[in-house]
Amino acid sequence: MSELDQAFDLVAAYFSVMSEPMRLKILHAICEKEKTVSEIVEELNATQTNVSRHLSLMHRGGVVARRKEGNQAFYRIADTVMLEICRTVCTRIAGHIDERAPLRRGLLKLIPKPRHKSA
Amino acid sequence: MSELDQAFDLVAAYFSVMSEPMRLKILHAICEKEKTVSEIVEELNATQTNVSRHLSLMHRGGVVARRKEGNQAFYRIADTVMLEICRTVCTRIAGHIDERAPLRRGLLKLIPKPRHKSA
DNA sequence: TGACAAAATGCGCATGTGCGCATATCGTCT
DNA sequence: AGACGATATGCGCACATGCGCATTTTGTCA
Repeated sequence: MSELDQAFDLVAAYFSVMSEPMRLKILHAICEKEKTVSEIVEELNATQTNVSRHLSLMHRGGVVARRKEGNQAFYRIADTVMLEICRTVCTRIAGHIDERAPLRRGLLKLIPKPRHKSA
Repeated sequence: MSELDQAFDLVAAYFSVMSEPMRLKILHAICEKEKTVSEIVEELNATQTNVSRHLSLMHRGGVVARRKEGNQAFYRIADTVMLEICRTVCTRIAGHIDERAPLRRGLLKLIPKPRHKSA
């Protein structure tokens, strides 16, 4: 495979990470503060298996970072570029939707901008 | 399904469009000037069926635009935001690769910045 | 040590997706 | 109209992916 082909594969893999609704929900759940698997599971009404697996995948992809503390595993965003891209995509999609649609409002607030590191 | 769920689905679908190496190659092939299906097929050494299908998908996704002229169909980029995002991703990924790797150079040149509309 | 809680993983199933072959559709030219 | 070229699409196959169940692994606490 040529160098170029490898490059395309890498970029495709990067996009793949965020091409799944559940992974986006997880990203959204931890985009403001780190959370444990259990917290995410409860917040999203998902199964522990599924959340854990998606987190592992995102971890391999370098999107999230893991911190172990006793029994629990805390996950947080590791790739802020990814967050920024998600924000851009939300804005882009919202631009194609009727102004009055509630969906539009939801999109624009999906990924909040990071506030300056408060204490 | 809640409004939020719909939003996540839309964003995931948007990412899905570019999570495929062949589609990225096609995007790359037409990112500077519009081309016919045949031209792309020859340039990428791909089959007509596959290129046509991927173009259709990207067209539905609003990423490319179609222009019919006689027998042929010209495709061009319709979503410049998508191009910008691809550039960002390439830069992001290149940042994780050894400086001397040729792959890195390839990534940074994958999606050239648009030149000012000449003429 | 044993019981318990949190998280990760092997397995199988259902569905999604990329691909090529053959064919259909559409436009051109004689 | 008939032949030809360009593009789109129905069909089936091979493989990837998301999911849940059951189990394992890892750490805590009595």
